[in-house]
Amino acid sequence: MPELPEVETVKRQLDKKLIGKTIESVEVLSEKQVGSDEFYETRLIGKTFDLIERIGKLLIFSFFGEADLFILGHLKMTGQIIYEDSIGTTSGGGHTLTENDAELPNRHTRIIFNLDDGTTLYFNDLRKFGYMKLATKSEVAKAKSNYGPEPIDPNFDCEHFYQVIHKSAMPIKPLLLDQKRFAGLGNIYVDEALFRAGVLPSRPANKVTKVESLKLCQATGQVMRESIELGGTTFMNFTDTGGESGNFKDKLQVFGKQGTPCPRCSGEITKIKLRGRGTHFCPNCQK
DNA sequence: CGGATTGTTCTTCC
DNA sequence: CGGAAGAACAATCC
Repeated sequence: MPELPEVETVKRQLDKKLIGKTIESVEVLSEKQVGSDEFYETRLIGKTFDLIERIGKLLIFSFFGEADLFILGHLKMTGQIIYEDSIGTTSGGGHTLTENDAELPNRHTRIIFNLDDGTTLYFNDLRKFGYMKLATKSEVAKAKSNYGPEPIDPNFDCEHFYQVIHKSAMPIKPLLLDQKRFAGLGNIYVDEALFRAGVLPSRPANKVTKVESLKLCQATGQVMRESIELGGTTFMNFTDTGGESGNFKDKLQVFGKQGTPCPRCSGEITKIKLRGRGTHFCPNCQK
């Protein structure tokens, strides 16, 4: 379940590997997720990767000298972007690679980019929820407009944060998951941030006090920045065969910890369903 | 085998 | 019309 920190981790790895490489050929294995093979080939062969941007959980690839050609990538639940160098070492990541799937390509591979230096970029997605789609400049702009400011931004404004949450009677958790308001938080980090701030996920957002709001605002940025530093995490066995595995899962305090003692008060971590989402919290120290 | 899983988008409703 | 709630959706695992 990649959220902002995992996508940022992938972006940073690709920054080092992909920029300046030229696409020699493309193999589309799931047209539904990426578009038609023919379309991909006619547009992409011979193009050289330029910038890789991330906004929220969305990746945006651009190409040298191409002002109207982009790839929009979203990993959703189970997507992976894996870079394989010419001797077969991989890096990148996302969802679990089981032993049977360690060979690339495998049954979950949806598109393959063969690059001019003999290296390969794979997009794998077990459940086919994600995508890697060609997009025009205006489509990219439209996609970007769906994302609010990011809590990991050093200039993220906690006063603005308070003003936004203050306006809504929604439970605070689903509000924080709304990418249009704040970009990047997903189910894991939102539960962790609420725990750190001592606020119940079900609390009406407009009942969060100014003091709590500041705590929560800082917690959202902190929890994601800490995770980025540790190479991200995924709840299941995140493995990155390049060796940079995500270690933040060891730092999780409530997510997936239902039935275990709260690390702060030794009460029992509880799991409920809130707006259809699994939600973890300590009923004792979150108010 | 039904329920759980998720981020996003579509539909419905007030 | 806008915001919010819920359903739908993608596919697979247990």
